[in-house]
Amino acid sequence: MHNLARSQPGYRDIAMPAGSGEILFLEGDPCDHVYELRRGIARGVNVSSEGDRQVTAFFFAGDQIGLPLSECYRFTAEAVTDVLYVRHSRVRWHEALIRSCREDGRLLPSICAEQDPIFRRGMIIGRNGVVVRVCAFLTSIVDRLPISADGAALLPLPQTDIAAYLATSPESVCRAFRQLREMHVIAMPRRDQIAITDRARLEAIASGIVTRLRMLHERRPTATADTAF
Amino acid sequence: MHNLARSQPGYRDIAMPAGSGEILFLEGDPCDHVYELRRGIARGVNVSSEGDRQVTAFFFAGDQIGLPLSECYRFTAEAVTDVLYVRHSRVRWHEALIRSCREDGRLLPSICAEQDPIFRRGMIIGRNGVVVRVCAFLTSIVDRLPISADGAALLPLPQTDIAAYLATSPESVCRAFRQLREMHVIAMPRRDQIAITDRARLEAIASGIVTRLRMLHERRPTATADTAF
DNA sequence: CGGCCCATTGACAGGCATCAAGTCCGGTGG
DNA sequence: CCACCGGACTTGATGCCTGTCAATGGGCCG
Repeated sequence: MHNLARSQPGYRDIAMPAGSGEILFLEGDPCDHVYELRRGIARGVNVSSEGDRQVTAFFFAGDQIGLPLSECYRFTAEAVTDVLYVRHSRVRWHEALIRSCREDGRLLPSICAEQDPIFRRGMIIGRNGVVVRVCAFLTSIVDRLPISADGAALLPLPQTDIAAYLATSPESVCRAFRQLREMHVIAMPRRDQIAITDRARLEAIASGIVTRLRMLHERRPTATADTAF
Repeated sequence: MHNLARSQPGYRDIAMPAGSGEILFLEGDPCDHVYELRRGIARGVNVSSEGDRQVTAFFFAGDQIGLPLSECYRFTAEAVTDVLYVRHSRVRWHEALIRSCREDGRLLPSICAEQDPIFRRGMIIGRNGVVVRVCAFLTSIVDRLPISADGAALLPLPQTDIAAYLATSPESVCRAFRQLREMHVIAMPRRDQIAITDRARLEAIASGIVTRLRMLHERRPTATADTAF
């Protein structure tokens, strides 16, 4: 639609809005456009042949998704929060890629940027233990989350999506959150907001330093014991 | 590819050998070369910070691995079987990419080819049930396996690697194989060889058509019931 | 022939998926 | 402004799956 406008150099991009749950593009559709996320969070969704849904990646402001690595999109892109995005014509994006390729001597980092989340998900769900997976997930995206007024990172993702991303059930995600809440690793001021309060512990659990999950339950509220490790 | 070989006298079509277990390149090393697998099977390996090993992808003859999508290799590449490979200089591979990009109007399919296995692994291990995962895994690679004399596909992969790929334990893989063996879906003439004997059933289980794993045990050897779907 | 590594099998317990019910919250309409 | 409603989250109970440990077997190589 506004591709013509975009072809004029120097023209200021007009970001299009999409409401929560809205579909940006569908898995299997031809890769005619590259979507650049300007604001909000989107998810990549794959539906198995008999209906079970997997969230294969979360995307944030600045990410480019729907790259024409193959003929068709490999996942469906949906808005998680309300988003703003810009659609780039495939051929134009391609020209920019080649130009950047020749100048920098390497591939456009955006290719890496779309593949990295997918790769990271494989690393995360390849580990066993829901709590570990949740912590690894939070660690992997904490840097890209918006910051609340009190300085804590906010996670406006529904738990159903997190469960579909972590290959587990919403109930298990909820229970994992409760454990982390009781450990004061995270706080949940509101239903749809999660604030990371103790990032060091979070990363410790994510990296598997806590060998036995049992230790999580044997939490000692004693201040000295807590700060010991 | 052929262009590369031509422009490098002396290295033309001379494939280098690597024995089973040998390392082609290490995770974190700078992407100086692209490795083209000519023969055999290789694996992509990632080791977590505290030591647990994950096989993130299997690669087969014809695949190009170690693509310079970022500055460093994202995984370690090791030979599973004995392999033959060709090493392409990064800059030369890059030139060929740009050329192919301009001519075909699309990215080199090899980029997709390296990312696809990683993506597929996420899909596979995102499902629950070891038997389902094993069947999905076999389905995803059955087309690329060598064929034995009697026409059955052969899978020369150690079960430890399959377990590390499927994010499960070697014991569970072994038990899943035993179930499939008893169902006459696969056969294992030798320790390191797996022949797919009933591909339709394999794909049925992989796609989740069998809703309850329980049904697998209640196998009906009746011919009519078997061929029903 | 002996040693080593991998595959196999059994026993066991713990984690987690599942089902079910209850609670909270935002949005809608009166 | 308030009541209602629907969806998401929460929590509990239960059984299965599977990870873990341990021991055995089997094949390959030195």
